[in-house]
Amino acid sequence: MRLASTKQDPVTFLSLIRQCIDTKSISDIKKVQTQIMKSGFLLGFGDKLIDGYIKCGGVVDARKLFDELPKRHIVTWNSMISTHIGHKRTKEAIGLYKKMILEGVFPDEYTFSSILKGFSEMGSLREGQRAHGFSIILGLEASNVFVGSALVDMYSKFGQMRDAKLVADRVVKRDVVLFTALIVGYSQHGEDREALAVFVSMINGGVKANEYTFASILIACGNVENLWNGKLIHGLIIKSGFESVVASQTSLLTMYSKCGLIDDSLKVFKRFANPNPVTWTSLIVGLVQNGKEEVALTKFRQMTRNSINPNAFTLSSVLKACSSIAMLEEGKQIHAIVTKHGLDRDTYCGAALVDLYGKCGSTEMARLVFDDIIELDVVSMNSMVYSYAQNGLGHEALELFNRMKDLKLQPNDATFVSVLIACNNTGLVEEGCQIFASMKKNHNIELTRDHYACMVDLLGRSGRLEEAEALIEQVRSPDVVLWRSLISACGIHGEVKMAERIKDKVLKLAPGDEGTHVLLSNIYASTGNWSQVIEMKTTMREMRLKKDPAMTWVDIDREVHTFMAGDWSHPRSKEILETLTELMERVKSVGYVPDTRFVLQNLDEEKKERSLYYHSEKLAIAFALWRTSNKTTSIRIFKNLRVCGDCHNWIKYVSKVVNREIISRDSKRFHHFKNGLCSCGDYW
DNA sequence: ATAGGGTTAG
Repeated sequence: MRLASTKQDPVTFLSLIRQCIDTKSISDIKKVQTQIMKSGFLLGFGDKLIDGYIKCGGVVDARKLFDELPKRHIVTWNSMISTHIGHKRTKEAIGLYKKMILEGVFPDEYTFSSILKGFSEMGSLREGQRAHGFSIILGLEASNVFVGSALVDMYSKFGQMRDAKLVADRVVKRDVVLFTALIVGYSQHGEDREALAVFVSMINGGVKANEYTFASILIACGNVENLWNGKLIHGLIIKSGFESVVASQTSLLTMYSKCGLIDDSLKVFKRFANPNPVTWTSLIVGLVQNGKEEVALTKFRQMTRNSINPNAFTLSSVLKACSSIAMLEEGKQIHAIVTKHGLDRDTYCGAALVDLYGKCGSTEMARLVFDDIIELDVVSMNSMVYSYAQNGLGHEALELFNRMKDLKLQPNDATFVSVLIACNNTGLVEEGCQIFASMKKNHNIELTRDHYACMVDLLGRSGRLEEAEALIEQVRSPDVVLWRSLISACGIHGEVKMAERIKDKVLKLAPGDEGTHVLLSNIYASTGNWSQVIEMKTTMREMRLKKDPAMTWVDIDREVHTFMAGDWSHPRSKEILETLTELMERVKSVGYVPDTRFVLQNLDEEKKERSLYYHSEKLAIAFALWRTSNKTTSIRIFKNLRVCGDCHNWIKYVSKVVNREIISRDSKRFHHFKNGLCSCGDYW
């Protein structure tokens, strides 16, 4: 810019500054500033220059000049504060606010409407409350809706919904922004019904909803799976002409998938001409939450093919898809994409990766990722603790749990589930009991069914059956799962009488519970009480109860092979049988003895032995060994039920004779078989 | 001359 050197009158300066704002050039303003200073007019133009800097995005320069001025207009103070808030310079904004008060400049409605956000961002409720008090003294709290909604927003962010509501009720002229802030507050703190009530009262009060309101209220509908209202609001959106607004569309999509109507979500998605990363992510999340992990991954690939860049939200969700169906290979590929986007150390992606590796039995990988996470939080901690827990590394889990205290992270209910599982899987009975007792006393955690389930299992398996029973009695309405766990513990400790007593109790509660029948018939079978086995099985048949057939699957080269006991439908059955026969000879020669106690049918010994051979995990392992070379040092198998004692013993021997690691995930935990030993130490 | 609320996650 060429500066007019001849004319140096105020009118020229004003027009120069205006030009700078139009061209958004900070360096030009600096030149103008120098010019003005030379001519001695600075005092009169300070506010104007600052306004110029701010409008050009020069926060730092604005601040520099601001500090040099002896006096600034209240408008300038306000602009400075709001622009600092907008640039996430929260501390500086609060500093300016305090400075203005010290200098005797009273904050006004503009000041409060921007500074309050600063307090919620800093987490300083106290200071926010002080500012609130000040606004009441100045008569601004209820008379100005901007101040009112900023206060509502602040209290909402702090979860102080009672105060948010009190302020909202006092504001004289309530508008859509104020109501939306209140709706969001309620919905983000689990009070979605209250959010809906606010929405209704807003509409009844004649205030029209806009795209922001629609987006927020749909989240509330989705959270409580209130499809009826969700559909009503869908109608309202169409009527109000917000149909094509991306944010409300996205929330609509999420609402439908949270209500389980994934097809409707897909319909909404199809109407987007140019779906953005958020839209894609919402769809993918919906698919994952509705158990359609494979479709979610297909959509993810489609998204990247359309050169839409995934973000941390997208990646953590597809990682979750991989871990829920234990697709390690697929997950590793996504890990590479995560790295490519520089999100390895992100808290959410990190937690999802830890979870993935944990659920695939690789605690070492999980730990490597975990150690790289920049900002650990409760969830990422929980993921790592859970990885250790399910893989039977109880001491490591407890060590991390203790580290949470040092990091000042409050353990939540999920943390305790993981910790108790860790104790359970490692036989740390005393530690488990102590931690359980401390939950309510020291951590104020509400005990859930899951916590009780862990403890019943822990006590039961260690033989403290009466204590386990007493604990179940404490639960208000105990679930069959708790009783089943106790029955199974009775089986382990040969307490047939007690098992029968508990069974009668359960069947009074839930007469058709197939799990209980199966457990009892297994207990009878293991003690050779075949007449009782037949009786149980007859009852089951009469009641048309079916048990889940045992299944094992193995993922080789991204292809899943599923096996069931005695099922020879696999195209490679011949090879499987050959490998299995050869393996049997080799393990027997080093000491394996079939344990026919685990055959739950009354057959002669030879037939019993045969039936053991054909357990689904043995077939899967034989297949995996046949298909892979020695270079594949570890084999992963997955089971829907728990591993039986004979297979467990057999796999130990196999791991030794073939010198490979076999990792098995059953319905409860992982077993890492290596060199003739299992990571569970034979306690499971 | 300056101001307040919203879409996706582990």
